Amino acid sequence: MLISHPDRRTALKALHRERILGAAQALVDERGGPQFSVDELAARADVARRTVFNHFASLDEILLTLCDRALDVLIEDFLLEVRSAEIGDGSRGCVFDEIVKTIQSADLPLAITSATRLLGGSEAPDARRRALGDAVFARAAERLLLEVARRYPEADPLESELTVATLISGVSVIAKHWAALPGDRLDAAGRAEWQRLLATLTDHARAGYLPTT
Amino acid sequence: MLISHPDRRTALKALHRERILGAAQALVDERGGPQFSVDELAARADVARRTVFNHFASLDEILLTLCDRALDVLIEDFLLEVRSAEIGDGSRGCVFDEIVKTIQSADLPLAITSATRLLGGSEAPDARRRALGDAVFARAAERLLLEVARRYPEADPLESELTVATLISGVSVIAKHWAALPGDRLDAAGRAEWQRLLATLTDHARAGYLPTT
DNA sequence: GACACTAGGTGCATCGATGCACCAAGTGCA
DNA sequence: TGCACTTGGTGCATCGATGCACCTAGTGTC
Repeated sequence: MLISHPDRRTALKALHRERILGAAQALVDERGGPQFSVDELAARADVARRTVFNHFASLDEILLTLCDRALDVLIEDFLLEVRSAEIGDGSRGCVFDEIVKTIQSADLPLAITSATRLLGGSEAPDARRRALGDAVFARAAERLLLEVARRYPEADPLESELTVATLISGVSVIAKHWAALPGDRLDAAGRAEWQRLLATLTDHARAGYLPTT
Repeated sequence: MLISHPDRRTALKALHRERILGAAQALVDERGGPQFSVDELAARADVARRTVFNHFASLDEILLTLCDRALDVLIEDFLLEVRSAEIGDGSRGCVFDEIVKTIQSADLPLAITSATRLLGGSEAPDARRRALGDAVFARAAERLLLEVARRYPEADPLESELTVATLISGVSVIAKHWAALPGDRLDAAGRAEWQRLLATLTDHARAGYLPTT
């Protein structure tokens, strides 16, 4: 039935939006990627074609919303991890270590696999996929940054932002490499490779923080 | 899904109407009569209260529509019976006999029981129930008259109408008596009583057609 | 290159559902 | 009796879905 809303209009509007998103997710799941037309989506969602564009500016926006959805669960877990950690002294190294620890504990392989499929895997145009993928990571970075700022109000905002951006963009890079591995990357071997790539990233970034001796 | 219609708007409108009718029927079935409010009906149909009145002028109209529904199947069987009979000579007596035969073959006890429940049985105000019940019979008469006119184009329209009206109003009268019988009238005894009342009606009416000797 | 077709997307008018306020009638209670 | 409340119903404005026409870009074919 209808979600709790002040009135039926609002509820129906939300329901229609939800149906569009649900239909898109179902079609992606069935086809292994965004291989469907607006007409198919509208029919599956049981709305008029024009209605799809009443809710979303483009098909890409729908896919991005779905990526956000997939990411939401992960980021919530992520932030729970961050929030349950002891608050450090807010130094640059401490913030760095904290973010690294939570990145390591997050099931990023699963999230990347899911997002890759949503965005078309190896079948979509590279430029489009890259742009969408970048948007996904940008959103993750924003959220993480908000949390860091909340936890370390005395930390230099610019330094925090640079730290977060460095790590998230690094994650974006290794995600691309990891996603290019052949076969089922969600098995033990694939996950081990992910950890190896992640260690490379963190070592590389951490080396940038150590005082030169 | 949606019924076949020229466009979604038309289809959605029809769907909403159907949902209202379906909800009303369900509520009548659950409560043994029309004991429900507009608010309950709208909620059950998952439409706004105002929408109920966009489709129907009143609650009575909804109930009448449902009676029509119940009657439709019966009347279709009825008319099939009429249509499969040999066409007579169109004389007054022949038309009369034909209508009587089809009335006898129709499962009117079941239809009357169903309509009685829809209209509230012994619980609704008598005036209201009577008016609605009369409307039901009026509609049945109209339809039967159209069929008679089709089969006997040379028959006097006024005579046909009088014959049909006489019989249908007679059915209305005996239905009232039959419905007032205590207990389960759909058993063998109840149906036998119906046939007895029907015989009384037809004998009575037929006596009016025989030449005086 | 020209043309036809397809698909994503846009503008705008129309429609039916909805929200809201109100009315009249009926009911129950002090 | 008077008042408050409930219920069926009505008028009217608003909203979001829909229909339709159109645009642009891309693709395929001759």
